[in-house]
Amino acid sequence: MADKKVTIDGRVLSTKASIIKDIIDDPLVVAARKDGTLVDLSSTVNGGEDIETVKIDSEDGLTIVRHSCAHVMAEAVRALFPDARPTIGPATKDGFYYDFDKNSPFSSEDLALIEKKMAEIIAADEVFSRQEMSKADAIKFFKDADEPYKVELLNDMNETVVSLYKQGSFTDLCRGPHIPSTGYIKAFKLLSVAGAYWRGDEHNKMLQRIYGTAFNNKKDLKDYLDFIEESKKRDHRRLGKELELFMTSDEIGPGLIVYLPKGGILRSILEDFEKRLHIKRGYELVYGPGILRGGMWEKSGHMDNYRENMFFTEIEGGLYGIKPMNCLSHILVYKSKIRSYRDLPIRYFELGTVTRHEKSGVLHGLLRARQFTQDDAHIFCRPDQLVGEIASIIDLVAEVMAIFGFEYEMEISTRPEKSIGSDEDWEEATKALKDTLELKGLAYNINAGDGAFYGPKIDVKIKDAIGRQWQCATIQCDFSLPERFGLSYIASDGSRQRPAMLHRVILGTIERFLGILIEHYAGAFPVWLAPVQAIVMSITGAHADYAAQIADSMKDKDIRAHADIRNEKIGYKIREARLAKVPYMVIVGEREKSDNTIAVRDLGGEQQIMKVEDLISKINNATPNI
RNA sequence: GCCAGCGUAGCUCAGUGGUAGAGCAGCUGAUUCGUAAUCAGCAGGUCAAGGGUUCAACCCCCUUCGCUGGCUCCA
Repeated sequence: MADKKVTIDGRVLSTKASIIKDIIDDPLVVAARKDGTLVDLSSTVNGGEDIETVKIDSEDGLTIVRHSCAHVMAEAVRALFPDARPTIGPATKDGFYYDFDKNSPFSSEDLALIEKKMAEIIAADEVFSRQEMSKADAIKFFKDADEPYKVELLNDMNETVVSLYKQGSFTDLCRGPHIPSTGYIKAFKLLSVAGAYWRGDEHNKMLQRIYGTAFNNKKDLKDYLDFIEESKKRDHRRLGKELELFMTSDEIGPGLIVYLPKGGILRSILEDFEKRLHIKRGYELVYGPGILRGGMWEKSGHMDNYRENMFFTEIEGGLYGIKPMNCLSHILVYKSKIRSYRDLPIRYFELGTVTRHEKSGVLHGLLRARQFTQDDAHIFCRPDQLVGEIASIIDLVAEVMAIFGFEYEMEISTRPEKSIGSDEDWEEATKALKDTLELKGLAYNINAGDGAFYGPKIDVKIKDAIGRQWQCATIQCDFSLPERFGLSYIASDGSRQRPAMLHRVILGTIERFLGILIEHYAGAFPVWLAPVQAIVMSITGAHADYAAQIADSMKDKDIRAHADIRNEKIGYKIREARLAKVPYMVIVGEREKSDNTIAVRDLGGEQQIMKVEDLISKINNATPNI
């Protein structure tokens, strides 16, 4: 047989081999990219191909391992539970899952059994073999195997030829590629069982999903499991209780937040910060009522497009909607007098408390509540001002996120199915958002069909201290509501023109943002946000007066401080303050009293002797400049 | 809303059909102490709620409420 030339990772070599695996025999290589396409190592070479190896520690490599691990899990499940019908089982960002249609759900004991079986399959090092066949043959194959879900998938596919992968006793409809054999899986764990709708549609049957993850070594798996533990420690519901920030109550009802005193002061600090910020940036503070007549919601389109999220009440026979958004009052403020082109842009800001009917299953502490307060603003401007206004909102987002130490990404959401307004308006609004991001040189993704019902939006996804993403800020461009409510301004030529409207939030909601902050800082807030900034602790009763005097002088300078003059050991007081994550512990005893100084200990354990004035200015200077 | 699991003292959790337990927190007393827990005593519960089975239910069954993890949805 003649030698053929192939390029492997940029190096040309000649070979007699006809499959890739015979050229590269490296246990770290799990698949290959042949002329740009991911393929199995069993894929053939005819000469002239450009081949890149895909190693187990690359992103593609790990995804392939996880996907293969999903097949191994399916094989184990089929062996242990013959009544479980396989459906789909992809790799995800953190691992993989496989959905089964099974009469009785999996228990946690079942997971242990499945894991054991999977370990056997991996130990047996079963080979993944790929087979191509016509769609018709594949349909017959899965019909004979009594696998109706695979048949349904096949019927919806356009391809005439499909691929099947077999390892051990299990064959799956799959595009691939896969690892050469099950032994390539070095570390895996099954994590949880959950219900999931067939094809993600709530009208379909609910399947049983098993989540798992796999890594290329035991250490990475352990790091991941540790990360999950760390996330649990930071859980804002747990910290909110421990730090006495907020509570929920069965008696009050699900999804409703009660702020405890420490959470109350925290919220008020955030809200004061926002009011100052917005006033400085040319916003005006307004307030609208919590309920508005049904007619307003008819006119805005909420009745047709948002009704299932709203609560209603009745007053003397008239229907009122409890507001899920703040925009309608702001529209009326705009309409309260004739506006000139010279007045624009007009920016109204409100810490507006809204109420939405969130389904019971989605409620989640502060992150998903039924009543919450948005840092909401509506900007009314001329079309020629639109890009400039969007740009300055983006700048404001950048400024605020830097203060809290969040990085973020942006995405544009386009017209959803349920929506109001003309196609031209949607196109123009979407273009304004895109143009602004492009003008500012910012990268963004497109999230098709995920806009608000009245307009497209830019969503900001922030990344917290341990890398999780959250959606907070959003900027929505709206030509529809100004149209529906007949908004106008008098242009320079005396004609009446329609203003554009921007809906925007920066933190998003106080509740969600606070929840994210709690997890981001793991409860140890920066000193400007800390509910208690300093506790002054006396060593013995002889220093109680001095401690009280120090605390008073701090309180006098607007510092949230108090004295701990209980008859307890200093170690006990420090321990308590540390657990409460108080940024500064001020210890005073005989030495400090006679020198008129304080001993300051921070949460990092650093100690320093200073004058009380020094600590006062240190704390007061920690408030961000805006 | 759907699937599964769970609900015992303020908190964290033991308690598998036979009189409700621990630690921490709380209260009282003693201890006056130098950088993450001093000691002793006391008090604290319609075992989520309602119904059923049983001589007997925190425990078994049913219903409702709530919570947790997912799914769908979302700031």
